[in-house]
Amino acid sequence: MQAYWQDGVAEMSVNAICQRAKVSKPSLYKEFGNEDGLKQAVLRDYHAMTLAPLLDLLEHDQPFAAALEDLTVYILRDHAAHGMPNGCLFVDMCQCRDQLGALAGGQVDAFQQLSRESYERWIDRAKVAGQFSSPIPAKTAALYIDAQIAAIMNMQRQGVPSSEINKVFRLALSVLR
Amino acid sequence: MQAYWQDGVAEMSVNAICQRAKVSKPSLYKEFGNEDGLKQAVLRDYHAMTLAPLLDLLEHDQPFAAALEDLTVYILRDHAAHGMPNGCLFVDMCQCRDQLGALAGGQVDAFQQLSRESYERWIDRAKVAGQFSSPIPAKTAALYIDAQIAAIMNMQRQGVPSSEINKVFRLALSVLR
DNA sequence: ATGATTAAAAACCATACGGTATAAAATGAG
DNA sequence: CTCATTTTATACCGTATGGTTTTTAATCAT
Repeated sequence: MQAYWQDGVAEMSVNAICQRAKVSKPSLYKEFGNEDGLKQAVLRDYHAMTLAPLLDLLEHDQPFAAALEDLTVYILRDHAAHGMPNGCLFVDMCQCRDQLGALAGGQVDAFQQLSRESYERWIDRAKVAGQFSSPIPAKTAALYIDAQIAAIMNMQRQGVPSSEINKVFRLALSVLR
Repeated sequence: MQAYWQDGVAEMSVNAICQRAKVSKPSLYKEFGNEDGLKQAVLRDYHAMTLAPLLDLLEHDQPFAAALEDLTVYILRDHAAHGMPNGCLFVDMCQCRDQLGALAGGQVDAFQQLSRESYERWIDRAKVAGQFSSPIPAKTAALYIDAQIAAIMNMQRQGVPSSEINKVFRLALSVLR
C-alpha cells in the first residue's frame, strides 16, 4: 500500500513490490493470487484506513456546517506529519482505472459509488433538517464534493503549496453554505 | 493524437499507434525520434487545437461575466458532436506525468504553467476593471479554475451524464461571481 | 535428531515493450 | 528503361513485465 501510494499504482511493478516488501514472489502470489488481487486487497485496506473514516464523519449526528468543517479538516490534514505520502491512492486508482484488472477495477467502482451515495444521503439529511438551504440537487452536490476532494488530492500530489490548497478547497466548499 | 486521446496515453503503445495510423515503425521513429518526442508533438498539436482557443477566449476585450460564460460553453460543449473523444488529453497527460519522458513531461509542465498564468492575468484584469469584486486572490482563483476544468474532464471521461456535469461546473464557477 | 512441511531464492517462461537493422518494394531523375 | 534514393515491411535485439517452476533453506512436531 505504501509503495503504490507513494510511487503511483502505474509505476509499481510486482517485482518492485516484492523487493521493497522483502517478500518472495511466490509468497506474494500465494497470498493474493495475482497482481489484480494484490491491488484489490491494497485498495480495501486503504479504504478502511483512510476513506471510511471520512464517510463516518458524515454519519455523526451534528449540524451540517460542523460536519462540513470536520470534512475540511480531515481532507486538508498534513499527510507528511502522519507519515503518509501525499495525494490519495484511491484517486490515483480512479484515474488509471483502465489499467486495472477486473477485481481492483470493480472495487474502485464500488467504493466510488459508495462515496457518492454517502455524500448524497448526507446532503439529503441536511436538507430535511433545514441546514442546507440552497436549491442545489443532492445528487449534484454529491458529485461536486467528490470532484473537489479529488481535485485537492491531485494538487497535493502535484506539489501545490498547502496554503494555496487550503484556500482553494475552502473556496470550493463555500458554495454549499 | 486521436489514439492517445481516445484510449489514454498510458494504454497506447508505439506498436499500437503505428498499426492504427497505418505507418511503419521506422517512419515514426524517423519523424519523432522516439516515443517521448511523439508524445510531445501530440501534446503540442492538442494544445494548439483545443487548449489555446480556450485561453484566447480570455484575451478578448469583454466583461468578466461574458468571458466566464464563453469559457463555460467551451468547456461544456459536446465533444461527440464534433467527432472528438470525451475527456481531455492534456488532463490525462498531467495525471500520468510521471510516466512521461523529459520532452513530453516538460511540455506538460510548460502548458500547465501557461494556463495558470493566463487565468491569473485574466482575473487580475477583471479585478482592476471592477468586475471581480470578491476578495479571492487571483492566484487562488486561477488554481481553482484549473482544478474545476480538470475535474469536469475527468467526469466526462468517466461517463457522468452531461446534464450533471453542466450543473456541477456552473455550481463551481458560481463562486467567482 | 529426524522427517515432514513450509517458505524462500533463484532461475525460468512467454509475452510485450521501445527501438534498430536489414531486405524488399516503391519512387524519382536522367 | 535504368539506376540511385527513399520508403516500407519484416525480422530482430535487449529489457522488463506478470506469473511458475525448481531447488534450497528454514521451521517444527515428534
